[in-house]
Amino acid sequence: MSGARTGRGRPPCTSSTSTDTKASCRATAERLFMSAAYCPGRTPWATKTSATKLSSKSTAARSKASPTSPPPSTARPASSTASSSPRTPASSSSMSRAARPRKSASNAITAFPRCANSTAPNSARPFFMSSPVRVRFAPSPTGFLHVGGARTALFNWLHARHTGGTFVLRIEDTDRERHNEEAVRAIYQGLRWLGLDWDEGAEKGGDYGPYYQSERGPIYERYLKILQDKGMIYEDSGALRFRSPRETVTVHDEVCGSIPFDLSNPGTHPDMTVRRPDGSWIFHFVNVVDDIEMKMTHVIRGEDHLSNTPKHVELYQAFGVEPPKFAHLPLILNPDGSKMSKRDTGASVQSYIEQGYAPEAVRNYLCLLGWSPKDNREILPIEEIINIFELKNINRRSAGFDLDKCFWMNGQYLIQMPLERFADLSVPFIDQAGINFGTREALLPALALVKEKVKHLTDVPGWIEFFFNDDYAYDEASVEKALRADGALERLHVLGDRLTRLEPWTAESLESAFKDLATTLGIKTAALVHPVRVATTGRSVGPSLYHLLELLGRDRVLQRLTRTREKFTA
RNA sequence: GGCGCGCUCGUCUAGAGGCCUAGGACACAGCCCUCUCAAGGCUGGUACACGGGUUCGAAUCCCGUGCGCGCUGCCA
Repeated sequence: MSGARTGRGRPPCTSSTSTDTKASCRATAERLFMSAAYCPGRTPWATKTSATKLSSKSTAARSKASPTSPPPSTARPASSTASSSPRTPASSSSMSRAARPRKSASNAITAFPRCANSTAPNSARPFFMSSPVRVRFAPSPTGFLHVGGARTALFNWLHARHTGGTFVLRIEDTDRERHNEEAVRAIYQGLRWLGLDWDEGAEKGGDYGPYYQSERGPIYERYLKILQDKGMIYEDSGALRFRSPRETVTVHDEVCGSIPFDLSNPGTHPDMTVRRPDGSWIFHFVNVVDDIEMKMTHVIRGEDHLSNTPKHVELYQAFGVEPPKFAHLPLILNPDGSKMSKRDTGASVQSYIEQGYAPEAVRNYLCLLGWSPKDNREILPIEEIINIFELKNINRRSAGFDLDKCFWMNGQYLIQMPLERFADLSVPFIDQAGINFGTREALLPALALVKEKVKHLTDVPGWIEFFFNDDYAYDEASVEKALRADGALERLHVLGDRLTRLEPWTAESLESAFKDLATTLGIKTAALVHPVRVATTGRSVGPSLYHLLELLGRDRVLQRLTRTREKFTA
């Protein structure tokens, strides 16, 4: 099998010319694309089947074929030679590179062997180098934004931002039936929440619209006609199918390397349907047409599409267009290893919004699913990630979604973010809880005290409520433990007396007062702290007591001590 | 079933033949700090799926096996 995998067995010598080859290729494709009249009998870059095509019964032969099938120049025969000949450092390193899957992948994708025959001038290179990146996120409006989709969008966005390219949002509602305004809004909301702004596309406009597939019917008709005129379409019980050329198609993938797919057997690879009898379109067809029409340079999508990609490549070839670069992302799995789907916890971006996550934390976490800065950093600003993000550093294995770590990261972000940002994120949750905090000026000091304790923004109202509500509830267990202990209420009385005369009213002097009194009474400071905390906040946990008392102010503190003693004395 | 992809602590990952008695992070456990809860600090346990091969040397390259996932639609 290895021998058939051109990316893995690629001899080192080809990589040195691949850039030029690709450049020529790109230039050629551009010209072909411009020329509507171009109608090749056989596309110039189609993988030459005589070299790599295997007989239809070759499935078995292929997997066991390594000793016989590889071309003479691949690494495997070379290694057998090497064992009987002296090795030089040079041959050693070049050989290992040829055999290294991940690294050879990034070299291999730039090689389109058939392009070597094209007549494009070598000067095409600068043209290719300057070709601006265009990527897209193309979700189907299912009613919500899935974290897997969000991660796909994120990686497209990162690639666009890293390269200075264009990020396009296209809605794949293949037909009117599938078009759902509300479902589409959920996608917009999720993307915007994550800060993934798109430069072009739905709700934004651009030169390649419309950006809803449901509105692109005439374009699909036009492309269908092209294939019909070439005799590549036939009718099957009212549906239209694309007649596969039945060749081996090699997919060049930035992440997965070069993978040959033998499509010669109609039994295992039936001709794909492109349009249903009712006139609606099939995903594979419109997806490719749109990517051509919208001039996408990279298709970055979930790995679940990897096996579909050779079909797509067939379409590109049928249209006489060079395929974009592909990058298939590993899937996101549930903790148990199953594929994350709609109903799973944490599957919807909406759930993170509702549970009080900071978008930058979720986005950072998502970046780490399948990509790594490789230097042990984990929490890093998005600007830095944009700076160092490379498709080739995406790994191939699926990643389990670790809600615990996402949770932890959220806490880290909340602690580290500026108070103003924290307030902006918190206010909706505070409002929702019905807490009337008055002015923002009054709110900020309270938030400052609890900020480092908050793990979810949904916790904020509970942490700060007692600041803004004198009629706070008492937690029964805390009362039992702290206030019903022997002498607790007495101590509150004595302390209240002290605090009446305390000057100045600051956290520092409060702390001194508590400690002095504790010494005087011959008790631990904690025997004062706990009852006071419960008395003034109703709870046994909270921010620093002294700071909390300072913020509350003398009058309210004394009122609360009195109120508490009266309530629980009886 | 066929085809494809993958497999390093429970989880996310670092790892490009010697730097690896495998590093970091989350989670977990213990200790420290401490007015509570957190945060923070320190310490600890836990991993190269298995078997062959290549090599002086393999987590790393090759082959096989196993397991997981994906695709195999007139879903996207």
